[in-house]
Amino acid sequence: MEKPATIKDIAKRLNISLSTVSRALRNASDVNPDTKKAVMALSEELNYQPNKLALSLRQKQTHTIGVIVPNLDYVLSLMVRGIDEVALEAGFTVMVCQSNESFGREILNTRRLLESLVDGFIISVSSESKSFEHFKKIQERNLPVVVFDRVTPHLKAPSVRIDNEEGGFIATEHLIEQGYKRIAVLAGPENLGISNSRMDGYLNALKKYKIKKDPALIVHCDFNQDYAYFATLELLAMKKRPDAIFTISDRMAIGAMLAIKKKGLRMPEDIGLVGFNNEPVTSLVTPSLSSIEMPSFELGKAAAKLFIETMHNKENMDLEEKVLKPKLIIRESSQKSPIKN
Amino acid sequence: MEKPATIKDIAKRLNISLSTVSRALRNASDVNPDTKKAVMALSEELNYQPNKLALSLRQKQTHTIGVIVPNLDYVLSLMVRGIDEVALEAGFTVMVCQSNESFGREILNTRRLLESLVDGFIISVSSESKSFEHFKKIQERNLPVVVFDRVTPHLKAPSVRIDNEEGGFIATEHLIEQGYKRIAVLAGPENLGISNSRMDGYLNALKKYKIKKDPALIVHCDFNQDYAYFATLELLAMKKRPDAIFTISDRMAIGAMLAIKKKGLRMPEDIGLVGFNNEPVTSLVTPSLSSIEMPSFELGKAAAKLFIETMHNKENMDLEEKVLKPKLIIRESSQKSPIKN
DNA sequence: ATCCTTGCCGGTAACGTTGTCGGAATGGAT
DNA sequence: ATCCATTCCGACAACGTTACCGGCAAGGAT
Repeated sequence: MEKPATIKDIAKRLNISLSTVSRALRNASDVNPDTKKAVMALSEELNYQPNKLALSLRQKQTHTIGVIVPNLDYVLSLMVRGIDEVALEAGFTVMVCQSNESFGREILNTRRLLESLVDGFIISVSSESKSFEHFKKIQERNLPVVVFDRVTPHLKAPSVRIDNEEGGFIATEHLIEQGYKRIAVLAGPENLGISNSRMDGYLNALKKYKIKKDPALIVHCDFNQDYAYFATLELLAMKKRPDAIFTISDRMAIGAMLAIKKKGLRMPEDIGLVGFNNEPVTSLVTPSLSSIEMPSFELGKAAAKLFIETMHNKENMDLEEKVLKPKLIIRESSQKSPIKN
Repeated sequence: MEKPATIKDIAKRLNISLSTVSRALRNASDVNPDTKKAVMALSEELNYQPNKLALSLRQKQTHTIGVIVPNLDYVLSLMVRGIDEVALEAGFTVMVCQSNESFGREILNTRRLLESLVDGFIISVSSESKSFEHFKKIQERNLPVVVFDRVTPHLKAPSVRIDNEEGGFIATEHLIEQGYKRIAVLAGPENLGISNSRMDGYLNALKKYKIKKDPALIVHCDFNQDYAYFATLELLAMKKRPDAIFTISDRMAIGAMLAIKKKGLRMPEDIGLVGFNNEPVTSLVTPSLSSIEMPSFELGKAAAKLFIETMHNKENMDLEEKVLKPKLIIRESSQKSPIKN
């Protein structure tokens, strides 16, 4: 009952060779049905489990995917669950590492996963990362890499993300339709792709409705509630203060909301507010927060599927780029007029 | 540049034997300083990384810890980060699996991790689990197991948790001190240990202040916002309705809060409310939610440390039981009178 | 009878590493 | 000159598995 049974044990007890047992346990071609049955029965009895280590060593595949995420907040942990789901189904195990938004940590994670001999990577990059050499090292080893959610043009790899530009656009358009005139945007770190895309969407919406862009209304700040709080206070202290704010994350929207309340302003009457991610908290705050919903779980699943495809095709696969659509969820914080239609 | 370098490559290029290279790379006793230097230099140049698979196979240790958690909500993902921190430091890799509060999934996770030949487990049990045979199988294989946060007396293993009874006690005592008279408790599933402990704390507080226990005020419901919402509606529909509610999680408190608002009651004037976990959302809702804070990150670290100790001692270690203290955070939802002292 | 196919099986090497053992060379002590 | 200890090194087996190759017997076709 102590040590797990091996092929050798089975062979010995059945007085046949290792090779035969090995064959019997797998494809079973080239092996007498009777011996096969005997092997199966005994392996059942001994509760035989093939040793993954030996297997991996032999066939140079660990059936493990390394997943690197900047954190495990609501959205990302949903995505990871999606990845997990599909990976498990396909016979893969996933190893999840958090970079904590730290560049150094991301490098370390990469190295560790590489040492663990994962078969490939599914990555969402940290907001702090400006260099991507550590990821290129992965590709030099010829391992498949898929990036998701936080993609970057500096890393040539198939990717899955949502249409951030579209998200920024519909959020802003919604605010314009509600009659807001001076719309500010609270963006994230300057080098973060998703932040810039969402901002591009914001700019596109302004352009479409012929509203002049005002640089003073575009604020970069850290992906963080407190920073957003102070940034909003500054916005509201302007001579011609904005009458609406689009933030590129719900967390930042919450910070903004606190600042707005602090100033004694009302939402949606004085200020309109739209966040991004549609985290559960959006419906818990007062007023409830309009936000952009994204199909996080699906996105995770898509990333894992793409990974598995990439893995099989390997060479001749053009860098596929899968884009999912976001959706506007209107709540109290931005709904000035009653819902039309 | 393609395949990673092996000991064999080094040996060949240096015209020495595998064994010598192996020794040179490690303890270095029994090897000429010169050859050692040469080996080191070449291994540096070839960027040699020992193959973990071969190593694990050889010495029957994967340096991997299997972590099973019911989910990755705010509290648990903090704990996992704590585990990660300590494990990494000690040279372990962690594999995190979510059971999604499902018994079947938990069994599957266990099996998969066992197949992956992890060196041991750090577990927080799913709320659905009533049988623990799958975990006992781990122990039969003589692998160390540590349970954390959600512990259960049915599993004999070293554990780390917070003092849930104390948490329930201080929450209830606080409500009593604020002058609330009919205090209800929204508990979780009946078989969930942490829920029952918190409820025991509640009962102890009643006893201390000579308040008679009223079974009608003790409600079990699922660990879930919606259930809590409906359960609260029922409580509030009673002839002699409670004037305070202690819920054993913040999520349930949010559900209760929505129900209280729905009924047009005010907090803290009409109803006092205290949650548990001190999630960030507590300070975002209106009114802000009093809650019991626990040292999640520290708890994770303690669990990993305990695991490593257990691993080394193995046999003669009495089942250590580490208990951390929770802390009451008072916010608007329960603060009737101004803060005393 | 001879030959060739087919069905079944075993031996061996290999994946990359470490541990054990034995042995060659050196040098100092007798 | 002989002996023994020391220093350094290589051969070999092993961890558990699979891939490749070759072989033996049975049986059908010639």
